[in-house]
Amino acid sequence: MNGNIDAAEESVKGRDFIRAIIDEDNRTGKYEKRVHTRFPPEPNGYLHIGHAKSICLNFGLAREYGGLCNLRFDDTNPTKEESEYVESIIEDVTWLGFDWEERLFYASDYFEKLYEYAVQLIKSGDAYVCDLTAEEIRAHRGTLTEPGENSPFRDRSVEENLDLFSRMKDGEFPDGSKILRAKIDMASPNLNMRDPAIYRIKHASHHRTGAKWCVYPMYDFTHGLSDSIERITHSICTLEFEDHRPLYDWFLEKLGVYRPQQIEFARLNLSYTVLSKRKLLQLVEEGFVDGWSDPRMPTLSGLRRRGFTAESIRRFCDEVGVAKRDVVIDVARLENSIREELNRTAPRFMGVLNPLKMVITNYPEGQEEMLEAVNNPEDPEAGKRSVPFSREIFIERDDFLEDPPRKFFRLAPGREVRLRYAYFVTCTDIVKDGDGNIIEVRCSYDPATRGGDAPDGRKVKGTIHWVSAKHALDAEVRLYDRLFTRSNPMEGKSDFLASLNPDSLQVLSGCKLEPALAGAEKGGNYQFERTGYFCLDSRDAAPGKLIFNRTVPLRDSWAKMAGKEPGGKA
RNA sequence: UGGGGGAUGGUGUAAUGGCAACACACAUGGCUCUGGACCAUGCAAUUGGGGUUCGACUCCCUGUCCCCCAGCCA
Repeated sequence: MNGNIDAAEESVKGRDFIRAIIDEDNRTGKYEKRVHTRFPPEPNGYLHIGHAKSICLNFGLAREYGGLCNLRFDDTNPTKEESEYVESIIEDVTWLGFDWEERLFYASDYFEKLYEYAVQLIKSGDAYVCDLTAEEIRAHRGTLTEPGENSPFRDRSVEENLDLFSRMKDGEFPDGSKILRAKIDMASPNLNMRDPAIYRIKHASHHRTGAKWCVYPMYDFTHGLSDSIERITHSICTLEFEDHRPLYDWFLEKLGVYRPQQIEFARLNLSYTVLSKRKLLQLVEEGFVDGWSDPRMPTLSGLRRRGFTAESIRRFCDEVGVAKRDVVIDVARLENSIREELNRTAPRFMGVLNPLKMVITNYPEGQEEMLEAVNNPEDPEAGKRSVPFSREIFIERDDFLEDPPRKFFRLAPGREVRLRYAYFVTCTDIVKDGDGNIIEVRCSYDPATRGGDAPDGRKVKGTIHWVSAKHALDAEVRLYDRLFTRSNPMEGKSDFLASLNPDSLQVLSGCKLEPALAGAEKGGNYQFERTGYFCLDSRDAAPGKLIFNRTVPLRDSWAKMAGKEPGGKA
């Protein structure tokens, strides 16, 4: 499903600095006019909207230039990686609509080759085995402003290094006792060049290679070589790797292998959420959310469950663009992207979230009729449906006010409004309980206004939605709001958890939906008129058990006018 | 006060020596059987200073501010 990417999406893009580089490379023939990218996640967590930007960039570039894009798992740290994550990543990239064809790779596929490259480095005198402890290495590294000192093991002979490295591989030494280092320059102003680690000892089981290895290559060594092996042309990564680029190039040059070029861009930040795997993991592990796929999470699986479509996310990524400066994108942009799509595509229904009973006193008892409603005013092809009407209906509590303020166009004592696709009704009476709460409104209707138009040309200011009480479907509806109350939860000294929004989830039960919604399907998106866009919860809904998630509310200019919260507490 | 990057309206993205444009947000008006959508209009920017040039967001010099780097993480 969702696999097709329509051509319309392609035209939106302008030129960004990466495309400019590729254009130039194609002009000069640097890579024989090939474009071959890769998306290289570490399988240590679920993919989020920030990864979507990288996925859309890498796969999008390949598609635009008639090139290829690989999916490669950067799985060089067995203690953090799990198969569960590789499965979820495969699912998410596929869902987003991209295809790596037969090019699904793992850095761990290259362990043997990488080991040989390390041996080659030792032989050429460019790597050595170091016995310093982690603390000692840190002490020898120097500081940002002071050069480091050479390791006392730096001048071991090639033979000794070869022997030691081989025994490291064979499991003779415990974790942390030895490490293989590149011999570069302890005085380099770039700390990454101060004899960085290439291989460390980890007696840990790897999710793919099991117990076969007890030495694992580091990212800096692995990444460029994996790119080289796959003959990647443009290795696109995020800004924090800028000063790893000299090292990336150093390994490839020393080894004399094919050289891709690394290009860095600014990662995506979204307001009112966090986008770091570590923080997301914490939210999951400490139970602040209900797993990686909680609809409030910025993960692709969370957004999917929330009701976001792959197309809306792709479009969002395209619109946000790619550049080198740190940015925070307003989450409103993401919401706009899904609204824009769903307005065009989502069939409309009536659903009452906070029901208030209405009795139409002059409507014959026991009578019921079917009224015609438009499925999607934006799409004539969507056709029409019938909605049952009867003497007792539910309306939204917010649509009635006993003492309405100015500019309130909805129902109030003595006032006439239109019931959408039905009749004009006038409020004649209110019924309250012992505590003074309104429990029922009583109205009279004008039979001449059937369908919603008055033959005498009279107008009403308000149109409200409704559901026939007798025919209503009961449902649970989950309303979501932003996970954090602060635009940037990471800002300032206080813990990001301190700005968790306590009202990010609101569960409504006893909601009343029009009967056609019984046919709602998982994966479908629906608009509840005047309320928002909703989808069936993919995990908890079941036949006969309607549970809807609100993807995003409709814009609500009344709420804005009335000074209520944006996001619409219903 | 080492090294590497970055700075264009409220938020993003363009313009690469030639009228600072587009989107989102916001505001106002119109239209409407969704206070939705749509239409129209408006608000609003080149980090400071200097230089080159007929002409600078763009090139040069200089200042300021922001981000990243001292994992045997990626």
